[in-house]
Amino acid sequence: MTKDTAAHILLVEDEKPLAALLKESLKLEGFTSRYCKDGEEAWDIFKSEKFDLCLLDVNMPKMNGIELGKLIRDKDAFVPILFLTANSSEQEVLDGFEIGADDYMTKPFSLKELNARIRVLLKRSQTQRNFIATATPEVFQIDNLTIDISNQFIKHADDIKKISKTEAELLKLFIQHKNQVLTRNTILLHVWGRDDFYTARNLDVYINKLRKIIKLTDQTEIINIHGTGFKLADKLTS
Amino acid sequence: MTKDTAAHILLVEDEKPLAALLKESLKLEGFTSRYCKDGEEAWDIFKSEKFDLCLLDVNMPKMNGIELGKLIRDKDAFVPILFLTANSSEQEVLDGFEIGADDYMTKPFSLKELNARIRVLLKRSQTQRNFIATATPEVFQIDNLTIDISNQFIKHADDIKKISKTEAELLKLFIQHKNQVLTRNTILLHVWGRDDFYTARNLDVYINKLRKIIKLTDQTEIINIHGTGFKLADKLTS
DNA sequence: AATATTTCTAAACCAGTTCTTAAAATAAAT
DNA sequence: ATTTATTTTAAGAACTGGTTTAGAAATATT
Repeated sequence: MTKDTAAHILLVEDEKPLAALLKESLKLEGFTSRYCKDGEEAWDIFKSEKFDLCLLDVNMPKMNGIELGKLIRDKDAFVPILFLTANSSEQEVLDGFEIGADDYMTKPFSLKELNARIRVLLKRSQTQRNFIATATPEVFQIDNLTIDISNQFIKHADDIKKISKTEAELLKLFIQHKNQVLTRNTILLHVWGRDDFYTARNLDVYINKLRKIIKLTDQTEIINIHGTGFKLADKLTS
Repeated sequence: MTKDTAAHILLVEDEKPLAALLKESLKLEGFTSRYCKDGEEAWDIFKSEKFDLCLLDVNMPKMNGIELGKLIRDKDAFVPILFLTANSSEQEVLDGFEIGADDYMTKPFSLKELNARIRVLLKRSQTQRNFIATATPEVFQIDNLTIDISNQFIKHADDIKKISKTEAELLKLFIQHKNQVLTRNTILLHVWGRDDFYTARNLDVYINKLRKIIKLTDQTEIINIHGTGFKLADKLTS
C-alpha cells in the first residue's frame, strides 16, 4: 500500500456470482482487487504480486483455502488473511486460526460487516508497519552524484541540495527500474496513486525537475518513449 | 504482558452464569482476568489497571459495551477490544467496529473459537508491545550534555534541568533511532498513541522544546525532512 | 479539600516549501 | 498539414513547519 493508494486485495472464491458481488463491493469501498477462481491460480498470482490483504474461500477445488492460507502465511508472516466459509464446522474454523488466519466469516454474511472487518485488519497491519518500519536507508551513487532517498537530498561535488518527497519517490522509482521503460500509468499510480489528466501534466513537471538533477551526471538521462512513458538510461556515447 | 507472563484480560459481562464460564475458560487457557458486572465498574477498573485485551458484552446496564469501548479506545489506542453480543443487529456490529473494535462475536458462540480469536488479537498486539519494550539504557551522554530519561532530567555543565514525561519519551525515541529518519506518523503513534491533526501540531511544539535542549550540545541537531518527518543527527561540519 | 504548579493541548499566525494548474512553445507521428 | 504528445516556465493554491500563547488538565503541595 504505497502512500495513500487503495489497498490491494487478493480475492479467491470459486462461486462465480458471489465472487462478482465481492469484487464489486471491494471496488465500491475503494479497494483494488485481484480475482482468482481457485487456490492454485491464487498461489501463482500471490508469488508475483504484492497484496495488503487476502480474502479466501475455504471450500474450493484443486487447493482449498486452508492449504492456500498456509502457503501464504509461510511466505508472508504479516499479510492479513480473512477466510470465508459456508459450512463452518468448529474444527475447520480452528484449523484456519491455527495456520495463522486473522479473521473468519461464515456465509451468508453481511457485506457491510465484511467491509468493516477488512478495514480493521488493514488498519492493524498498517499501524504495525508504521511502528516497525523506520525507512531503510536508500543511497544510490550514479557517476559523481549521490542520491539519498530517505534523507531527501542529492550531493554533487560537496554541493548538497534538498529534494522534495515526491521528487525522491519518483527518482527512486526510476533508479530501481533503471534501463526499463516505465509507462505513464505505472508511474502515476505508484507516485500519485491516481491517473488523470492533471496528474499526468504534473508528472511532466516533475520529469523536468528530475532531468535537471540527473543532468549533474553526464552518464545518465531520462528519455521519453513517445506515447508510452519514460526510461532512466545510460547515455549513448556515439 | 511482560514477555512470558500471561495476558491479563478485562472481562465485562452482566449475565452471571456466562461470566463465570468465560472466566473459567480464560483461566484454562492460561490467562488472568478481572471480572466486572457492568460498564461503570469496568471503566473505573480500566483506568487503574493495565490490560492486554478487553472482552466486553454489548448489552449491559448502566453503561453499554459500545460506550465503554469508546472510552477505552480513547484512552488506549492499541488495546484489543472484542465485543460479545446477543442480538446482533447489523448496525450494532458496525457501530462497534466504528468506535475501534477489533473483533465481534455473536452469542451463542464456540468457546474454542473465542479463544482462537483472543489469541489472534494478542499475537498481533504483541509485536507492537515488543517494539515499545526494547530495554535500552536510560542515561545518554551527548557531547557535554547528560540526558537521564527515567529520572527525567538533563545536565549541562552542572546545570540540572527537569524535563517532562512527554519530552523524555520523545527524546528517547530520537536517541534510540539516531541518524534514522522517523516519520511523523511513527513518532505520533509511539509518543501519543494516535495520529490526528491536533496531535500532529503538538509534535511541532515538542520538537521546538527538544531543539532548545539539544542546542546545548553543538554536535547534534534535530533536522526536518520535509513532508516526511524528523531525524536526530550529527551536525555536518563542512 | 483547596491551592499552586507543572505539563499538555489547541489555536493562531507567519514563513517557507511543495504541488497543481495553466498556458505557451516545441517535437513527433500520422 | 494537422493532430497528438511532450517540454518548459510560471503563478498561485495548498500544504508543512516553527513559534508563541492561553487555557485545560493533570499533578503536587499545603
